[in-house]
Amino acid sequence: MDSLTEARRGTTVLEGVIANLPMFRQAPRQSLAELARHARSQQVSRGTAVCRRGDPMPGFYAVAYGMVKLALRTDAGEEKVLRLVGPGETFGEAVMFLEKPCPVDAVALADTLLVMLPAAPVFALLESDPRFARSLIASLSQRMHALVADVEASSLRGGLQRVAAYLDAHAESREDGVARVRLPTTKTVIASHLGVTKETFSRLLRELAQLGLIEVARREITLLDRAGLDEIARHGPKPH
Amino acid sequence: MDSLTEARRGTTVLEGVIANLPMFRQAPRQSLAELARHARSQQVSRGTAVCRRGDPMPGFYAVAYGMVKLALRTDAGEEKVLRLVGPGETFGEAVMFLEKPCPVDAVALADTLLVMLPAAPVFALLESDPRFARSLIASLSQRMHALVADVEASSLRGGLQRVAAYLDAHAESREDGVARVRLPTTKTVIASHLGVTKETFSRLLRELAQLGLIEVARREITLLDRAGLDEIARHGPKPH
DNA sequence: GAGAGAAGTTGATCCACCTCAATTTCGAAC
DNA sequence: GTTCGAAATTGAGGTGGATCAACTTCTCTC
Repeated sequence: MDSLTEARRGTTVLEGVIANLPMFRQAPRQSLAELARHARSQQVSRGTAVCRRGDPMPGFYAVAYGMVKLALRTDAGEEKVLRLVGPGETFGEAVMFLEKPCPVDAVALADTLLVMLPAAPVFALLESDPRFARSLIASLSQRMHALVADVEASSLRGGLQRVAAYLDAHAESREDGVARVRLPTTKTVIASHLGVTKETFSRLLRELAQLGLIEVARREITLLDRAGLDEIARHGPKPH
Repeated sequence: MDSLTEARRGTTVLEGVIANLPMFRQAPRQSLAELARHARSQQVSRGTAVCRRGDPMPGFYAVAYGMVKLALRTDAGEEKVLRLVGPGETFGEAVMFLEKPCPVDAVALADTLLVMLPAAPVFALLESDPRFARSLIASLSQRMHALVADVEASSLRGGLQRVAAYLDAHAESREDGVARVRLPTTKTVIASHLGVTKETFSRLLRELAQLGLIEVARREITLLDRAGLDEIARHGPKPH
C-alpha cells in the first residue's frame, strides 16, 4: 500500500467515522467532505491524556475505536469518572461552544483513534445547515439528560441500587437468551463512575451474587435473575 | 385601564420578557414578535406544580418573576433540588428537544409568572435563524457546565466546602463593601440543592459562624472573612 | 395579637460507605 | 513457564452525614 493510497484511504476513513456519528446522520455528503477536510485524526495510546483540565479545546472529539474516560480530579488523587466514551461517540462539544478551558480530564483507557473536529468548520456548518444544528442540540440534550440521571442515581439511590441499575442497563442478551454484561474497562474505573470505591463495588457485586441475582467471572457478569435485579434497581434492597 | 390596553400591554410584556432572555439577545425584532404571538403566559402561585415528572413538555419556560425549583423525587418523600430558576432564566429546553416526558418536578416557590414558548415556533426559528441556534446551543452548554460543576461538588467535596463555595458564589457586595448573601428561598430547599439535609446545613452554617467566617441572621448571611471562606471552599476545612 | 402550621435548630444515635492494610489474582513481558 | 506490576478482593475499623425526636422561632391568617 503506497502513501497515496494510504492518504486517500485515510480521508475516506475520517469521513466514514464522521458520517456515522449520530449528529451527522442527516448531513449532506458535501458537508461531511468539508468537515473531513478540516478534521484531524489523533492516535492516543492507553493511559495517555487527550486533554487535561484547564487545557483549551480546539474543537470536539469523536472516538473511532478504543475508549476514553472523562473524569474530575481533586488536588489529592481522588477522581470521579463522569463518562466513558466509546466508538461512535463524541465528547467536548459543550466545552467547545463555551470557548472555555476544558473542565475535565480526558484519558485514553485503551489504544484509541480520535477524530478531532476543529471549532471553525463546525460553526460554519451550523450557519449553513439548520438540520445539523437540530441534531447537535438533540445530542447535547441527550447528554444532559444522562447527566441528570447520574445525579439522580448518586444522590437518591444507594450503592446496591446503582450497581443493579448499571448491570440492568448494560445487559446484552446472548443467543441462548441469557443476559450478560461485559464490563467495558476495569472495575476500579466502573466503580468510580458509579460513585463508589473499588472496595465497595467489589462487595456490592458479591452481595448481588450471594442473593443469587448475578454470577461474576472477571469482567463477565451473568444476570441470573433479571427481574430480581430490576426490583432492586427500582425499589431498593429491602424485600419489597 | 380598558381591556384593549390590557391586551396590548400584555403582548408587549411577553415580548419584553422574551427579548431579555440571554438566548434571544441577538434575535431580530420580527422573530421576537413571532415568538411572542405563540407564547402563553402562565401564573402559578406558591407551592403549585408547573409540571410533574412524567408530564409531556409542550415547550420550554421562562420565568418573568418569582421562582421555580426543579427537583428529583423518590417514591418515598425525599427530594433533591437540581436548580432554582429565577427571573430572566429558562428551563425545559433540553426536555423539549428530546420530546420525552419531563424528568423532573417543577414547583413554584413563590407566586410566579411564567412564559411558555411552544416547541413548534421555536423549531421554526431554529430553521431560519442560525444565530438563535448558536445562542441556544451556548445556553445548553452552559447549563451542562453548571451541572458538571454540581456533580463535582457533590462527589468530590464535603458539606462544609460546598456551603462555603455556595456562599462565595452568591455573594453580593453592598455599598459599604461588606459582602452578604440573601438566601433566595428556605434553608431546607437550599440544603437539598447543596446535597445535605436541613439539619446538616444548619450545623454547617453554625460551624462557619463559629470559625468567625460568617454571621447568620435569618436568610441574611454576612461574609466576615471572604478569604477564609474561599480557602475552605477551595482546599477543605483543614488548617491549610 | 393569638393561634397554628411551616421552618429552623439542636441533641443523640446510627449506618452506609470510606480508609487503611494485607493478600490474592490477573495479565503482559521476557 | 517465571516474574512483576496493576487490579481485585477481603477484613477491620473509622466517620460524615443521615435519621429520629424534641423543641424553638418564624410568619401568616383571622
